[in-house]
Amino acid sequence: MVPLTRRQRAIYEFIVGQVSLNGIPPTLMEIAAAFGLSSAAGISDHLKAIERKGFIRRRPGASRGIELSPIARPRVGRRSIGVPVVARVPSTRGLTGSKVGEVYVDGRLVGPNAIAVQVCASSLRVRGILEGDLLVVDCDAKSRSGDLILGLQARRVLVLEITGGEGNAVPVMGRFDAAGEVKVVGRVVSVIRDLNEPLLSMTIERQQPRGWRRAAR
Amino acid sequence: MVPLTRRQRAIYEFIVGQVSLNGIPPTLMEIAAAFGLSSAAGISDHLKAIERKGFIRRRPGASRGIELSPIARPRVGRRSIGVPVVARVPSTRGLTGSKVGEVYVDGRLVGPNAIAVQVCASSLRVRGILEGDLLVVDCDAKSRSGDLILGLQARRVLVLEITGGEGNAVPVMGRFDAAGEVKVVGRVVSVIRDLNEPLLSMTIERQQPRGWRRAAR
DNA sequence: TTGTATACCGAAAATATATTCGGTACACTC
DNA sequence: GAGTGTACCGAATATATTTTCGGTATACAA
Repeated sequence: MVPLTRRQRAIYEFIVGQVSLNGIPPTLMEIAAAFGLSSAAGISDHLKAIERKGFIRRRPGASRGIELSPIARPRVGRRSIGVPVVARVPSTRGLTGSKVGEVYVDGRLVGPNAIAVQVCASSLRVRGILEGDLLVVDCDAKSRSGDLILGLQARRVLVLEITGGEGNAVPVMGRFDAAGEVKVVGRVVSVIRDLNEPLLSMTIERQQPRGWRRAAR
Repeated sequence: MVPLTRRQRAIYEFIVGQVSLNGIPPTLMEIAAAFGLSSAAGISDHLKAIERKGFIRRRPGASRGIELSPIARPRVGRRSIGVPVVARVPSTRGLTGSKVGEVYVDGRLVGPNAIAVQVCASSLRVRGILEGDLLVVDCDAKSRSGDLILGLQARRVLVLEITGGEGNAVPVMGRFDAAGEVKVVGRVVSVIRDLNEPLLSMTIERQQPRGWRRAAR
């Protein structure tokens, strides 16, 4: 299989993204605009190349007539993922305890293996994390310097920040025992805040949607 | 939720089928042909009704501009809702501009008629809202004292806080004209932060320099 | 009875979109 | 140096597609 050039791949991925986002392929001019070009003609060239290499199929003459090869076509329904809320932090009860709740998170924010914890302290206020916020933790994500991670020491749940040093971390929430070992649960990849009054009383099933229209005006 | 008529449901299901089959929505005439009609005008009527009832969203003027509503899609659970990201704030471009992206939000956090905007300023830092955060705005939610609301003044998008006084609000983000009138878009009901590096991958690669690297073939 | 919603037709108008054509420029290979 | 592929521009052209504007007809509710 002939590989795409860097530019072609960028364009191809833009198309895939648009389709998975909106369910409708972009026009040539929309692609051009997204890449800062002023003419659709160049995009036409690219699409010809991408089609020749087998990544898309085109309907000649049709608007938005770009069909992705079936492998690339996004599966319907994996746009969001249910993440169990397993603890509060700081806490001394560990993570194995009963599930507190479940929150649905945009699938692009998090991998398949994730948990969430609810913040019960204010020590992360400087980082824009308030009491009641949910920290979504990806258990498979690699962490680099500056990232927040969720750690487990004995049965204490705490949050640490990765520092420049190799594998070093400083505690930013929860009581920390410098001597003990910290088990890394995962990296904090998202923060979700509910500004409605009930913070985690997520028991009530919401009514059937009434419809949604564009809210711009 | 207003139900679809038999005919509307048939048309809606045809569209869903076409999208999942081809990955690209049908044109009005394609729909008409599938139902044995000879004019696109009747289909236009139907689509207006289906949109009004919230099952699809249309891009006015765009060919094949039919987007299926994630929440109305029968297969997908209604536990999460796709919310369009329609602007950045502060901004002077209003909300009518092109959709920047879409984010999936827990259905319990927000009603069916919601939008999201991305924060581009730091003036809400004290409230734990950082640059890059997404503000999820429920356009149907009532607001009480202390709530944050999204407002629109001319084409300026701004955030205000409801104060104790009757219907009074003070601006907390964006340039505010004390003389002008502010249109309330809705109440900020949730904040979502992405701690991964690309902000929900909603930023498309911007233009590259004119010089090009090696070409593959 | 009047009004409103559904369900269509046909034609014209408006506009969105793809395609084609002749250019420029660069990088690489033979 | 000639040839080829990539990466664009701008304008002209062709066509695909939506939208609008009357129409007709039926059903249902106040």
